[in-house]
Amino acid sequence: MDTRQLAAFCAVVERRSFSQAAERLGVTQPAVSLQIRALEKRLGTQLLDRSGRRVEPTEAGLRLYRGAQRMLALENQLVSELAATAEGELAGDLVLGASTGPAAIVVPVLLGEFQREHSDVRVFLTVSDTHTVIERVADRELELGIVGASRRHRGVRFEPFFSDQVILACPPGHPFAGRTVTLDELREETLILMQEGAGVRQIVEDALRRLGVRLRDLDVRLELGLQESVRRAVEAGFGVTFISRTAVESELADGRLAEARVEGLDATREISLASAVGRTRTRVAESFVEFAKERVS
Amino acid sequence: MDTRQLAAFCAVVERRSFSQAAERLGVTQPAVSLQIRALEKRLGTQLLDRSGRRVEPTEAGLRLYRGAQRMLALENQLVSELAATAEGELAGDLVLGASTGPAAIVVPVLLGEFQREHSDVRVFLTVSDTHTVIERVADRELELGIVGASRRHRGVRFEPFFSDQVILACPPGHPFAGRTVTLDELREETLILMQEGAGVRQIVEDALRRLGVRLRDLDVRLELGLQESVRRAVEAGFGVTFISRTAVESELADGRLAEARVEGLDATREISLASAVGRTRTRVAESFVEFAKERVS
DNA sequence: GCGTGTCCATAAGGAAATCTTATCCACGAA
DNA sequence: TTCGTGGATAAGATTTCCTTATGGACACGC
Repeated sequence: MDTRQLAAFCAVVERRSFSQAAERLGVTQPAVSLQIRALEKRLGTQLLDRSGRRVEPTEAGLRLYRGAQRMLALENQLVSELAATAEGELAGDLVLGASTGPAAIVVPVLLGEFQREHSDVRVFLTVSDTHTVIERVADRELELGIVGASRRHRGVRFEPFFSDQVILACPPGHPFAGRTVTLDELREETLILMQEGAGVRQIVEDALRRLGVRLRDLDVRLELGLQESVRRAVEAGFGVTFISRTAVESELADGRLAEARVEGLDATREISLASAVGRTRTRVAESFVEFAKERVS
Repeated sequence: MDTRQLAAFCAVVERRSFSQAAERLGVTQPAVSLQIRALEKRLGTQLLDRSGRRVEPTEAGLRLYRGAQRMLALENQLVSELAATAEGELAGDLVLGASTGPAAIVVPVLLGEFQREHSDVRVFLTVSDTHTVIERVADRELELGIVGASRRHRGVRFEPFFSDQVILACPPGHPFAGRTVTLDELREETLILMQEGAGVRQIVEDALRRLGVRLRDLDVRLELGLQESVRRAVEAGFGVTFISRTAVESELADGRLAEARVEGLDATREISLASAVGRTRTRVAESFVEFAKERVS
């Protein structure tokens, strides 16, 4: 018996849908259909009732579901145990996600260096918005998530990863460069923003609100999507923007951008590591976390 | 993960040999070799040390062995449980062995009738000498064995199946037909025997020994291998033979053979059902046993 | 009633995995 | 040195698995 068939079966039972199970498993719907059919044939009994609006497990299906979960848990435990005791190099897959902010800051470099040190490790990073990353971590599709906002989620735990300071970036030689400006000065300047939903934008909104200011009180002329777009626009002289200091460190260093501060505005965010509650971390993931924490500190 | 790979691995660990594991699993040695290699690749660690005279599990291999046994036991339990609760027809494989005596008597008819009643059941019968059948039951290659001698074996339990009376068969019209003859009369007659090792021969030797007679004291002219050969020879008038009454019931009924008895000789044997100690019987096997017991009584 | 969308089953074809046969290599025993 | 045993590996065949495309059933909205 192939445990992949059991995993497919469990996904269908949990989602009550072949299509959604397929999506979760990263295969097509017919593949799941065929897997379940092979399983039903092998066990000689019908496991799912497809006659209704939703797929429902039969009584035999429920029994199998419980046993299958035990088998899959045992398999995971076995594989983890063996990976934990493996002599020599780390090997295996590191499957993680990051929201766009952290993904654009340090995650690629961290992953690249980690993979170079452990050449048998394969790294799979997906970049999505924070909400999607957290959902996929909860669904156990991703082992780790690196996000800039710690949303509350019952099935996900967050641990601090690193702090990210938000600065006001302006073109080199700009009147703001190297200074601390007042809010009144900021009101007279073209402000470029990231799209709604971007972590940095939220952080800035929160900090401004603490000063009794709303974004619409400022001269927001451009809303340019994500971090890379706004960085380029500022570099080209179209305005100023709030942005992660880490994300523009090299631009600051070689003078393509300059840094300013806003009087009374303290905008710092914590980047967190998300993982599914109760999930045993693989040795690969554990090593990466240690490695990464050492590097960002 | 495919539990067949785990089963192959466990067989190698137990047998300390790829070739013997292959034989036990009914595949070739390279198949086992490839399976183990796939498993080692998947788990990223060496599981077996092949450098010595015998294959030895590594430390990781021992850990896997223990976990794999748990997984395989869980799988078997799951499959049995589902088979036990299956609605509708019996389905699955019935894998059994019989020694030559019982195999020639009633087993084919029983299996044929059982299979006709349960068309989704596949029956696999192997016929060997008693010793081999019992060994293969102990090794769990056969779920059931039907044998005429209850050898002691630590890993096998025997339960009574049916009684088989041994008679003296002679050609129709023979002076012995329908009578009880003395040992002296028997000494003057050509006696045809089965080969050494045949169950009936052993039973007869034991019964004669209880009368103080040895086979070599009788006029053994022909030793003709197994049951079918001796039956034919007697039918053709070459002599008389000791044989299972059940095995020649139809010949007795239509007059192709006649039955006699030997004064003071009581030769009956018990046919037993053998199964591996502690092994949970599948629903198919359980049904067959009930069916068969009903038929032979 | 018709059109549209969703979902599962199935057919056909391609890819991957598994297995067998044949052969090679290493090792031990005679 | 020769022979036998046992595991690894190559090449080819077979089986299994998966994807793409499609059909049928059903629900919903117009």
